Amino acid sequence: MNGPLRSGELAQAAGVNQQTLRYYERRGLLAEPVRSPGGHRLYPAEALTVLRVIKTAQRLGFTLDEVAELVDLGTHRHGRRRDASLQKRATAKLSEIEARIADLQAIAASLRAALAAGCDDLATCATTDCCPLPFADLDRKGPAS
Amino acid sequence: MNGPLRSGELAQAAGVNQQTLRYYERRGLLAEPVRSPGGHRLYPAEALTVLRVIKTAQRLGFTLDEVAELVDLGTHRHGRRRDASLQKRATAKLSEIEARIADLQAIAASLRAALAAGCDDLATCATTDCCPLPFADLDRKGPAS
DNA sequence: CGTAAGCCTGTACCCGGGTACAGGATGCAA
DNA sequence: TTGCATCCTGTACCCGGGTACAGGCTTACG
Repeated sequence: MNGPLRSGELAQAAGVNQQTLRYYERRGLLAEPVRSPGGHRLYPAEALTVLRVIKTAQRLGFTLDEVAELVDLGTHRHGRRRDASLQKRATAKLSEIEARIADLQAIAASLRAALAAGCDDLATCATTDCCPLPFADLDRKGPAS
Repeated sequence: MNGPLRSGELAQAAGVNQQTLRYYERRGLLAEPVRSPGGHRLYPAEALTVLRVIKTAQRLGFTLDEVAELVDLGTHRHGRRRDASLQKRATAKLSEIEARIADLQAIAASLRAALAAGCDDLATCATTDCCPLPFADLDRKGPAS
């Protein structure tokens, strides 16, 4: 009942730009599909699942490179021993995210403190030391992004 | 005791690449300094304060464009009525950050759920519906970055 | 005065995740 | 068979925040 999908159809079904499909293909996230005699891509229905997986993993904070690894981790099934690397990666990613949350919470706390102190001019704040903002530590990195 | 700073000195004092100073100057974050007869930049000591402000604001989650606004908000002093826009912006930024935290917390919860469920293959997870990961909602944006 | 360290300019490149555009070739229906 | 939608390819561009490099000039010290 559902034959192969053309790229536009798949893109629409997945809520993704059509160029993005090509992009994912280049990045090795999406397998190269069969082509029609004239060279048009014809995707199997499973491609939609793959895209869902990609989007979900991305939403979970994995980069496309990481997603690519996760994907052919699933398809290759290294050896046939059912390895636990997905859990390992998820655990690692979880602590990354927890670190990011902690960082953002520190930032939020600083902002709240500055608001409470009623600062209204950063230049002044930075010179008079009444302001709770941490102007000193320049060696820290930017906002956890 | 502290005369004008040369660009390398300022860069080092601020813990910033020297190119970054030029970059900030182009972006309008750092005022164009006086030049030596031969064209070398000579920064007043206040430039270091400005850099501290920039770095701090950046650390608080403001983009460089926003920092630029904040900076000449402080220097221009629109009219002479002491406006509360710094507070407004800080408040807005604070809720942005709180939203990001909430988003990351939802993500962390998903990851924890997936770990608890013992998922080890995303492709399988996406088809069998035993997995707690939200594969359905493709319309959401990527990770709050 | 010579020489080395430091500075100048413009331009190009990096990351990650796409998006846009031009100029042809196909697919499908009437 | 014609016409229009869709698809193909390659290449270039976008965002944000810088960084790198080449080729030439200045400054400071001995």
